Amino acid sequence: MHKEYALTKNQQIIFDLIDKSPEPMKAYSILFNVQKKGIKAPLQVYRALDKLVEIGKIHKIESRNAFIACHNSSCQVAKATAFSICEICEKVTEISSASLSKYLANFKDKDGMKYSKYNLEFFGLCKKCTLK
Amino acid sequence: MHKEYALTKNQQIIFDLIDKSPEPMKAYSILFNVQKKGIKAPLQVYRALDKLVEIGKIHKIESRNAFIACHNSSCQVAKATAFSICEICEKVTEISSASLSKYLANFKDKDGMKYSKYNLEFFGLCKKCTLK
DNA sequence: TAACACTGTGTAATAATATAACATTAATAT
DNA sequence: ATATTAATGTTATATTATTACACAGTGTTA
Repeated sequence: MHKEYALTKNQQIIFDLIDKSPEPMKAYSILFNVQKKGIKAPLQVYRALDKLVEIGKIHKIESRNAFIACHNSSCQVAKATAFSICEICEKVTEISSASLSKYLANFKDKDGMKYSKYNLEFFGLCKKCTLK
Repeated sequence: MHKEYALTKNQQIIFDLIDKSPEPMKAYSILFNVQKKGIKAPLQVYRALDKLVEIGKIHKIESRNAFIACHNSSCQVAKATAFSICEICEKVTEISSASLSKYLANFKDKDGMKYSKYNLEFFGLCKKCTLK
């Protein structure tokens, strides 16, 4: 029962770019890449990014100020995200672990508060960089 | 067996300020507040912040670009942090839950990778804001 | 003690990230 | 049709963070 958003032109251009990128993209790098398509100003990029984040098509990697497409098909809204980040090569991978998301979704703090959203970033070395 | 760092003058001034603050502080707000003590430039602030984060005296709230003092006495190094953030009043609280930290410290991804550090930010409404 | 490495400082300039304000246009709903 | 909402285009500006360079203090060590 979930409304599929039709992306607007700017949103589609920017989503396509991020979706094709093998790594998280930063706002001004996005801007540079879409200028030939008529998107000229930072604000145009940020507005599209805000919307894409809101509807869960992309996620923001807060510690890197960068954006990646969501590859977790169950993600219709940006509310529960987890990533691993390699501290050497900066490779970022979205973690989709049922047990992790279940654990965090049900987590209550000392006061019994439950939280509607979370963002988790793990840092370490990816396989490639471990071998170096 | 843990080396207690003697903070340098700039580090101490900035740590004291953050430690007294009831809420996370942003770098340029810190700068403004310490200018009367002779710290004049952004870089002086950022250098102190970097070091304080590194030795675990403060943490960065990534989604807010702000810094709070660590009140979790077992935190000697910034490697495992968890916060709750109220989306209305922006109150931030460090979560110290043994079961949460144990769960995350032992979390392995699909490839069996373990991670040396993590940062977790929960979002929701604090008690006060829930009642409004 | 001189040479060195290491860490921190001071300063100026600039880069990188993000938003405010305002006018306009497109899409949707009643 | 018209009211409403969402998205766009543009300029300017605010906010966050780093580069580059000169220098000072401390501890080592040769």
